[in-house]
Amino acid sequence: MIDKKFTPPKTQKELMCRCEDLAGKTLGQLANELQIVVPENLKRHKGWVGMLLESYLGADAGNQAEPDFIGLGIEMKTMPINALGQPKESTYVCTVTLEQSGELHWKDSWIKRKLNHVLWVPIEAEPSIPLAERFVGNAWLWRPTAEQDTMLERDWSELMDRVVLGEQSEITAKEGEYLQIRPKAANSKVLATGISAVGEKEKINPKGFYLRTSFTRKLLEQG
DNA sequence: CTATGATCATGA
DNA sequence: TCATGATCATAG
Repeated sequence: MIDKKFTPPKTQKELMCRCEDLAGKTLGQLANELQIVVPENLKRHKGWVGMLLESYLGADAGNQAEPDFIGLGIEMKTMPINALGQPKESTYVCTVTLEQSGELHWKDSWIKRKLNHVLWVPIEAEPSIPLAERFVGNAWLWRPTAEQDTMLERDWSELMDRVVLGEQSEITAKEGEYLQIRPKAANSKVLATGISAVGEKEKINPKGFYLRTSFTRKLLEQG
């Protein structure tokens, strides 16, 4: 979908310079620079904005399970902003896997590593604004504060307790104050291997960890 | 299938 | 109205 790319930034400073460069530009302008066609809407291009920004900033992780900027250890996330200036959607972080059942400690978890250092890029996401006319905001780097880390760890521990007990298929998005578990798949028929309550392998719909907007809203206010 | 990137669409 | 559950595209 997106061919042209910028070279990976070598330093954090270089990355932030590029962020300053794109702040105030529209998605249409960025697409032009990269010679990319802007889709009519996001219905069939849900990851388009994220891919566009990654190309522009020179993310080099591709679809590897690594931070977007491998050399810098930084993960990039777009933050869709509604007309009220608040996050419009929750933020997907990573999938819930069996391996994580073995990662009994928060500090060793995949999600903790992913959230260790995040580049948040706010972007207008009001449906009434044509995609090409939506503005990119000021990006900022974030590391969880001790308090934020504790909040996430609390949710993660409660959720993972249930995953370990084989209750992953019963977990709903209603659980977790800031971190939730929701389906993450092409559709509800996709099956992955999980562990049932009696400890046997079973096929379940894959799920992922998401940060609620109540959490990312705080980041935006403090960012 | 899994990973990446997320937003859509409907029920409560 | 809005969060939950479902879904879309692409590469390997």
